[in-house]
Amino acid sequence: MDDIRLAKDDLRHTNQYVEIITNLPIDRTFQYKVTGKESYSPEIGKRVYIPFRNNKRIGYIVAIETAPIVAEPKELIDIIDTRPIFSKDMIDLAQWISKNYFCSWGEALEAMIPSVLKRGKVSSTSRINEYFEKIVSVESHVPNKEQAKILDNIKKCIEAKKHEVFLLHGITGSGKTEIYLQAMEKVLSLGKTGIMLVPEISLTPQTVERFRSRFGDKVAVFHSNMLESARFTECKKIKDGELKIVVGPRSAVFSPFDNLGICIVDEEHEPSYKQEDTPRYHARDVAIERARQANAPVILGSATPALESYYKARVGEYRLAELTQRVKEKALPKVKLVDMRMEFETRVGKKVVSRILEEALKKDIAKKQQALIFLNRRGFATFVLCQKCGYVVKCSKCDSPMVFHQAKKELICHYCNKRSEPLKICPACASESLMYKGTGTEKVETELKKLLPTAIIARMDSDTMSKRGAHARVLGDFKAHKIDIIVGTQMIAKGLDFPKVTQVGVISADANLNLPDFRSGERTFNLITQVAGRAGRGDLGGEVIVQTYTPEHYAVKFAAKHDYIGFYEREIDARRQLFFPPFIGLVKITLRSRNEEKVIGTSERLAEVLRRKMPEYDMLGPAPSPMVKLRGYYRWNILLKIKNRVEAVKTLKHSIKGFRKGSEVFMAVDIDPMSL
DNA sequence: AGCACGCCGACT
DNA sequence: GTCGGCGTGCTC
Repeated sequence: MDDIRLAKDDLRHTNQYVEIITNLPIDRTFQYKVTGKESYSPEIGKRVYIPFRNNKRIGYIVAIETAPIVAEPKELIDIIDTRPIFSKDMIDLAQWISKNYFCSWGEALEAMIPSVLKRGKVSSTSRINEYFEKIVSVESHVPNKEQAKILDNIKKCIEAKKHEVFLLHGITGSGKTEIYLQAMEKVLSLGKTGIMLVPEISLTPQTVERFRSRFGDKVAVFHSNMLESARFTECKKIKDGELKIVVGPRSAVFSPFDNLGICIVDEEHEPSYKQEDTPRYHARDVAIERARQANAPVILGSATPALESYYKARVGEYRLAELTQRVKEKALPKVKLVDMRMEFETRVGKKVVSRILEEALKKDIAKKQQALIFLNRRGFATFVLCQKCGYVVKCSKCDSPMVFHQAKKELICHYCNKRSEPLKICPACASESLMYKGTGTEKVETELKKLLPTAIIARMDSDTMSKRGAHARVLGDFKAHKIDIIVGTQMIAKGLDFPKVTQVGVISADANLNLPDFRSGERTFNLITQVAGRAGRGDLGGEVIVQTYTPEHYAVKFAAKHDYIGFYEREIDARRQLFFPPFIGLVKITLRSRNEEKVIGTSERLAEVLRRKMPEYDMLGPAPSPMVKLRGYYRWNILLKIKNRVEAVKTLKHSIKGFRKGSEVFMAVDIDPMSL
């Protein structure tokens, strides 16, 4: 009996060993023995089932060996895939991510695939293209001189398989998309593939539409809310070579293309490229690394490049490509600043809309033209204040004021969505002196309807746009001029292109300016620039009125002059002086717990460990996070200033390994955080 | 991440 | 005397 067993074991002896990584937060591989009786042959990039501790779990083959490294490697349970689901390049890319961000190799690898594959689903053969209507390809435009020169350089890189990062800086309407399209055409003509990242599909419908009409069914468009199954099918088509181009949000950077010819990152400054949970990668930086591996060029496009990107272009790390002319030679809209401090001094009764903006809108409506009014806050009154004792009604779970929503007649927390009845009596001093203060889009809408009784006014914010199709319907009505004015938040700031919009108003330009964040100036500049870009897109010209309490702030002033370079020079000086990016790198460590003492204690213990183990790094904090309480969790931050990201991640992983946070405290480490 | 091992405090 | 807290180390 024993002899027969042995003989059988001998027969299936293969002398093959595989290195497996798992999604555990450990950066090392485990070796297993291949028995030969698995369903499929071992290959790098295939999934396997492994015995681990006393459990079965999924792992990924990253290397194959002919000799054991450990004394008695366990045997594989099975190999799941007929064909690898990861190429060697993708495995290397995952390793790059794990070395540059605070995550393990396996966590990075799993970020690249649909979640069904993480659960062991077996890939089936792909179905016929059923998601995309066939569209007639549209001829490309003849580029102007500026565009032609830039395109020529990009095409040379594509042909020569030369990796280079082009920072394409051009105002709205300067023809960035045409450059993307023609670079992509070049890639296709060489039989290669391309990835184009966009911040959010719904915010860039025009760009996406141009890709669809130019490339028809060769292009797949990924949505962030796309069904998992659809995304899964698209990934198969990419692997089968049916699809050559993917347009999508940050996760599209992991499209499993071989033979990658280009990566394009549109609106490269957008913070949505940063993933806000593990692995906290920046899709722009991953795109650059991916292209570097593939010897392909990258185009980073923006009207307001991230300061970090423009700096890299200035010092020669990237190649600067400036588009200075608007294709249809339209002048940029004139921007008028309204000092709201003066407005209040010279006007009886506080109004949200200044007299200048009011007059401008009246004229606009009289001329049968359209307007967009922007305010980055939802609701009616943004806080409830007791005039007697100064109490502000706050969310019980968050460190944020409750916002009064008139349509729903509720107080709502904008951070955790907690709702409560509007109050009449102050919870602190029991007086009836509660005042509903501050301005949201609802209040602007109400006031405008009073000021302009004949105008048809719609509001676009996440409160009115929650129903499916609401977005498209309002924009459709606006296009058909069934609506005169749209009041809205962020969602009207980007991408909209309506030729009859001649007036744009910004209710409060400085909402973000006082945030305790070194990027608040940059964000304000970007926002004003973007919103201003919605005006004067047709032949009727355009004007922008920006209401502000700080007209002297350089972010506001340079935005009003459409002067990116001026803003850049000023801002980069400040960053240099304060030692902030791009002059150093940042790491943000956030600890959170339902127990306030425990977070503080743990933060201090961690800070102590880090000071001891990483004495060469500058540390800020531990300090309470700007939003010290969120969804019932107390949050404290430690900020590290670093010089070399890879080195810092390495020492940080090492230093934190021995640190126990304690049961009720959670920790998140964010490399290059987008906000503090 | 989980899970086991191990070493000191307050309890039937 | 034991039950159980969480510090430490390991997983092929």
